Amino acid sequence: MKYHHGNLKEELISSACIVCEADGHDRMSLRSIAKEAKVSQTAPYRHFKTKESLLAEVSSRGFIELKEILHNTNTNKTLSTRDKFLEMGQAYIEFGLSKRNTYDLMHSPVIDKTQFPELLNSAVGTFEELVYVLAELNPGISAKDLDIKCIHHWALVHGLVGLLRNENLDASEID
Amino acid sequence: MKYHHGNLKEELISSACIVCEADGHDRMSLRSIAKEAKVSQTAPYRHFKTKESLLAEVSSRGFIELKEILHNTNTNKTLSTRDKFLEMGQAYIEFGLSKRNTYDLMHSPVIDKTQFPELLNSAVGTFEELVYVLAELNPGISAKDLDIKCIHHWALVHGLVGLLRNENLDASEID
DNA sequence: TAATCATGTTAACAGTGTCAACATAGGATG
DNA sequence: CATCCTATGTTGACACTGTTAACATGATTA
Repeated sequence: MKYHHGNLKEELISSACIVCEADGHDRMSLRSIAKEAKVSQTAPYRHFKTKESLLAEVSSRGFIELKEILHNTNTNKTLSTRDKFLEMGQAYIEFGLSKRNTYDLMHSPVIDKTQFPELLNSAVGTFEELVYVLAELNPGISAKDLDIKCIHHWALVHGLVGLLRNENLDASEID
Repeated sequence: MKYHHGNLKEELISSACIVCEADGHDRMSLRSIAKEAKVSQTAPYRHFKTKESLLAEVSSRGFIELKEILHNTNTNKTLSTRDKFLEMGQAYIEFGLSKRNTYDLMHSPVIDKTQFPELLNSAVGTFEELVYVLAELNPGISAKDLDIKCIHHWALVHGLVGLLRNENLDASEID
C-alpha cells in the first residue's frame, strides 16, 4: 500500500506550514524542508510543480484554518448576531497577530492567487463567513450594499492587523 | 571632486526604485542593479550594508513620495476640509494601485522597519498627513480619539487597496 | 512474469547574497 | 612635492537557492 515514503506530499505541506510560521515564507527553502523529511532535494518536485505551488498550499490551509475559526464563533448560539460579528472581528485580528508569518504569506503578492484555484476558493470561503453575519445583521440589504459593507469591515480588520503590529497599540480599539 | 563613479549610491537607489516597481522587490537582485550601473557585483556593499538596507531606502522614498501626494491635496485651498479628506483617501488608493510593487515593498514584512529609523520616520510622516486633516475635520477631539479615528481610516484605505486588487471592483465604493 | 507508471535519487546549471583580499583614486598631512 | 590614509572600487570565492535532465526503483496492472 505504501509507496517509497508513504505520504510525502502531506508531510511536506505540514512541514512547510511549520517552517513558514517559524521563519517566514521568504526564509523558507524547499531544500531545507526536503531535508527535514529525510528526502532528497528534488523529491518535492514529484508533488509540487514549483516552490510557489507548495506555498500556495500552505496559504490555502491558513485560509481554511481562519475560516474555521470564524465559522465557530459564527455558529455560537449563545451570542447575539451583533456579538458574533464583534467576536469574529476580534478573532480575525488575533489570528493575524498570532499566526503572523502565515498571515503574511496569505496576503503576500508573491503568490498569484489567480494561478491557484484551490487557494482562491479557500480565500473566498473565508470571506464568506463575514458575508453571512453581515447579511444576518442587516436583513433585507441589497446584494451590492452587502458587498460594500463586507469590504469595509474586512478592510478595517485587515488594516488594523497591520497597524497593531508596527505601531504598538493594544487591542482597545475594536469597533 | 569625483570619486571613481561620482554618485554611485544615488544611482543605485534610483535604479533600485525603477527595478523594484517594474519587477517586484522579491525579483530584484543586487547584482543586476549593480550591473545596470556598470559596476561590479560587490560595489553596492560600499554604500549599503545589506540588500535589505537598500530596499529600506527604496521603501522610504515610496513613503516620501506618498506623503508629498497627500500633502499636496491637503494644502489645496480650493477644497473644503471634508473634500480634502476624501481626495486624500482616493489619492492613497490610486498610489497603492498604480505603484503596486513599491506599495507592496512599503508594507512588506521583509523589511524590519524598527531596524531602519529613517524608514520609520518616512512612514510616520506619511501617516501624519492623515492626522492633520482629521484633526481639522474634528475640532476639539481628544488626542486618543484622534488616533483611533486615524487608524480606522488608514486601515480602511489600506484594506481597500488590497481588495481592489484581488477582487475586481471598481472604485465606486469610496467612503 | 512483464510492462508501466509513480515516485524517488544524483548530478549539474545558473543564479543569489555576502565576505575576504587586493587595488587604486583623491584628499590630507608632512 | 612626496607620503600616507581612507573611501571606493574589483576579483575570487563560498554556501546557498530553485529547478531540470538523466537515471533508478518500488508498486500496480496486463
